[in-house]
Amino acid sequence: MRRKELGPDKHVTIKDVAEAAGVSLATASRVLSGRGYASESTRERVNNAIRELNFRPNEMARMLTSQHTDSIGLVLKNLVDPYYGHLANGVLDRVHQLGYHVIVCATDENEQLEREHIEMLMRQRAAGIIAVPTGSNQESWQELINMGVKTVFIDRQVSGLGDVDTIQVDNVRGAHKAMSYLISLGHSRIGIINGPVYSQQYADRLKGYLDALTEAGIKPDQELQENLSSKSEDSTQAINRLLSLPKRPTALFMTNSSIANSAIFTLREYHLQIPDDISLIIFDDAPLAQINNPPITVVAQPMAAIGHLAMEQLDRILKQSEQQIQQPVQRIIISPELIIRSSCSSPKIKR
Amino acid sequence: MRRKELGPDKHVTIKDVAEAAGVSLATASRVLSGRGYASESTRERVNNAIRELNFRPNEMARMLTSQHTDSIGLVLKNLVDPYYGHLANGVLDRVHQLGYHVIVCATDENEQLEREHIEMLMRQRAAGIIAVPTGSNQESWQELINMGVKTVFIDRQVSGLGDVDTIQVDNVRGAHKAMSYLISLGHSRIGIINGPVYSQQYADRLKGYLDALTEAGIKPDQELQENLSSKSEDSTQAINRLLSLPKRPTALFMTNSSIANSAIFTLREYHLQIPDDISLIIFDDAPLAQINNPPITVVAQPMAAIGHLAMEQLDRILKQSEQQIQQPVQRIIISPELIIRSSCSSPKIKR
DNA sequence: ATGAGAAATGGAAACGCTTTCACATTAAAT
DNA sequence: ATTTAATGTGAAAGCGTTTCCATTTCTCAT
Repeated sequence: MRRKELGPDKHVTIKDVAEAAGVSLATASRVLSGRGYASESTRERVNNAIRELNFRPNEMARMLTSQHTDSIGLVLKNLVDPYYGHLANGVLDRVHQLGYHVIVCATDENEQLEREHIEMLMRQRAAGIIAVPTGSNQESWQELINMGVKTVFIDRQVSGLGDVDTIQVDNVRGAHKAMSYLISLGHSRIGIINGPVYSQQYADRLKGYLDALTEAGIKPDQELQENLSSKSEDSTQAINRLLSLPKRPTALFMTNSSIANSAIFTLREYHLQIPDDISLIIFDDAPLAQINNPPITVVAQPMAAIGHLAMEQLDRILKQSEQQIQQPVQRIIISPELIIRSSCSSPKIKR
Repeated sequence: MRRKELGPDKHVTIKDVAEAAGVSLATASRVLSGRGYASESTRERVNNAIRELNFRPNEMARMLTSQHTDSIGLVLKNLVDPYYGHLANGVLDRVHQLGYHVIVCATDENEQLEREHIEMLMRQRAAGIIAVPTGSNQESWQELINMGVKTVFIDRQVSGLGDVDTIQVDNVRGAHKAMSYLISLGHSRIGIINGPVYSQQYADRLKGYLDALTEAGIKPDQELQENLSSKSEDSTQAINRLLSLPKRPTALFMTNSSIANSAIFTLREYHLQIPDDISLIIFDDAPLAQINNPPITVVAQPMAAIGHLAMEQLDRILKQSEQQIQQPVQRIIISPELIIRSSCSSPKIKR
């Protein structure tokens, strides 16, 4: 009387298969997994039974004995932002090819939420996790790692955590590429509207900006630099200041897409022609950049590729730990790519 | 000697907890789950043990006994398309609130892939699935449902499958809204560039177009209608035809965002002013529509809300089946919303 | 006191699978 | 023909929980 009366027929188990094939449980399991001896004839009988009974092994039971799952946790801010969309998609591609499956968690950059997700993934005994961490919850992450959950971070790190495999975009290099391009076009008064520099990311992009200028023998002008003071600050004001400068910059470097967004809208009010009156370049390939008229030159972070890399790396770690090999932690740094469109030209001769 | 030498210390089990607390396994389990008797003092001792040992129940083991998981499968095309991004995000919101977790699968509209994912979800014994099905794999879906996996489809159905709960957008109504708006502005020569009508979706949008016209006493003009013949067909040609008509339409209704995309680009070549020379309206709120200059009026499908609804519905079904209640299958139809921006105006007096 | 029912606890079976171990068979090698 | 090794098979012991059942210990009315 323990059988739930409701619902479709009780699931078919390997025991049913074994009975149907007239072999023992052990034998059925052997042909199912392909490991161990089994004569051709048995193999066939069992496989027939499997097919006829429509048997699907219960992964839960399987994991319980084998003590490892095929679950990968993917923790990121959300899925709406195409930045994360591409990342997630990249991960998904590989996940499937490599035989895992993903549990996706959106944190919305909320620490509490992130903690709950980490907790859940621990209970699910996820084999590994790929995350764009919020930066806090150091304790939870540490526990997770102690539990043996292999982890790969993307783009960000969690301080005080001991080394963790990480895949990062080279922000300095990316900003440098953008700037070199602008400089090669003849620009020297290049404005930058940057995110908050307390974030490593933006500090790096600023560094790239400064380095490129200096290397080209141009003295960076403090007047042309705007660093927002928080992630949520509206950049309109900053843009207005730059555009109202007596000697307006001939080019503008916007270090993220939300800045670019307000910039574009603000620019329209000034009725400036792009690229004739001002050249534009964005760090990050937002939809905006492709759609805008004219399309905007960007430094693109290859998010899908990063997703691929992350999953491949995770897989490697997982395989290794299975064989008791302990590889040193890696930090993979990949370089963003300059996509030249139509928003930059040589600066017009000063009137 | 069975203990894996590698890796972090073996997981702590409820048995360890019980020992530490000096109680039996059964008792520990009781306080863990909060079900059944347990004196205040034991409760406390066990909880202390749990905390000190950093115990996390193994959900796999738990599911094995309880015979049900908290896994929800989410099957959709990809995560890059913001349409699906919003949907997924909506689902994720509720999933977390309701205490489940999601396994996300991207099909890329590939039947083979879809089948593999369904297979995987069966083995994982997913409690339920939310899917935007490709439309094929009827057999796999049927099996899934037979296994007792509760399913909610979004936007599409799978033919020959017996009723399945579905959440749909009212495409007729949406198209009708767009058209009514245009008509109210005074348009009567309204062109439509539509997806392939073998897809119910587009058949419905066409119907909305036709209905609205007829109701307004305007005789639909075959000349103004373009229905692509496949999902991948480029719409540039269709647009060119419409724009080169001797009597050019005063407004254009584009029934999906990829059509809108090519349309916008093509339109630029004609140097037409929007909305002065031609009014534009799109079915679907693509990034393009918001960013374009001027921003484009659209009929928006509330994908996040749909995600919410889908998950709530699934939860309801799950809860019900737990209590042996069998509710009839529902088909929830929700109406898209007209978002008025700046791409439509009254038609200019004919010259 | 005493017996009845409630409260607290532990033993053990069950969930579906894998894997070790031992035994039986068969084939190969002397 | 006999030893040796390679094959094929089944019994049984887990894996970490929950839950049923039985037992013991309290609480109170009587």
